[in-house]
Amino acid sequence: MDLPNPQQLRTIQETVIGKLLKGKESATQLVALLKKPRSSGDRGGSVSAEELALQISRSFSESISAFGSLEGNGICQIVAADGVVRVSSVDRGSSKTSDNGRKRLGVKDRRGCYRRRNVAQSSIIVSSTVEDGHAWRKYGQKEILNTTYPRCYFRCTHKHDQGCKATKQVQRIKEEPVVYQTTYFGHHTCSDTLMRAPQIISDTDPMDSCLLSFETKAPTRQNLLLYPNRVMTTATATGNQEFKDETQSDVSDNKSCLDSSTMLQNPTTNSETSGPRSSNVNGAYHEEVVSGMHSCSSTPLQGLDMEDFSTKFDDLDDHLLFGDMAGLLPALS
DNA sequence: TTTATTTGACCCGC
DNA sequence: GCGGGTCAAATAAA
Repeated sequence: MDLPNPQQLRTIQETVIGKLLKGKESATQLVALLKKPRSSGDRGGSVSAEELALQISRSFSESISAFGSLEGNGICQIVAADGVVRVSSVDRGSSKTSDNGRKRLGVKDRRGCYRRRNVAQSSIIVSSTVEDGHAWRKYGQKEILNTTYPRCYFRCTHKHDQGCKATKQVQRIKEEPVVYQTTYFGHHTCSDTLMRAPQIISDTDPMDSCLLSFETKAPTRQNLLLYPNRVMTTATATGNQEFKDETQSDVSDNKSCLDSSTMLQNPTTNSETSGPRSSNVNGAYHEEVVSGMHSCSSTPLQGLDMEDFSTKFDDLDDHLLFGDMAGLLPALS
């Protein structure tokens, strides 16, 4: 497999960053545009919303195309599914089978029974928040060797009622600024509709087809906090299945166990109860909007059939929100 | 009363 | 044997 040389990687990186920044800028303009009251009669200014949305879409397309060159070199795989763009590095490690023939113990005696996860099937997100819009239940916390903070273990709230096998581990890795590393395992198989992103789409706006999603979660006691920008995303890959039976995953989050004071730095409002979100603190709103752009996976992009990606790599569980991409790039090179 | 979190115990993989 | 992931009883919160 031919790998790009450092210079090529750097070129790709610069290209993607440029595209993403352009897209982000367009998104910011679009947000400002959409905030203007319709009655003002001037929602467009010098640039129309449609044009801005097309620019954003184009940025996505070109960025993904650039990533696609990495994919072609086996460095990563790109998936757009469920409204989320996922970038996965490819696990080049060898797969191995595991012993499944262990005796089944009684429920009472099965505590601690597990098969060690293959990190290569996880999705790691380093973020200033642990929120992701899904409902999680904490089931454990443990001090980990050579780490300052304990690792918290979460499973999907719907594990029992819907058999959802998504889990995640959250570990605080940095004091100031507070940074959490969230590792996701398995896909959400639950119909967690309340957690899904309500999409704020104008019923008359011609950009409906672009599916711009400005909110990524519904209100729950645990999900009243905003996604701040995720500072970096790395992702690992697929290939060998070594879980008990988890095969799918989704990006999600939960705030419990971790520093609640940190979480409260990013209060949010609920779009379902308060309508379109007003400008948020620290520009986080813009970041979220950019992240929310993931829904354009439903829009045919230039040279890329996102549905094909989704189908082809449906077992991948590595997610990358748009806002994370710039942070990811240095890690790729 | 119900639901979520905490925490020690348990067991497996390395 | 150690470290890490999960279970489940106890406890807290809603």
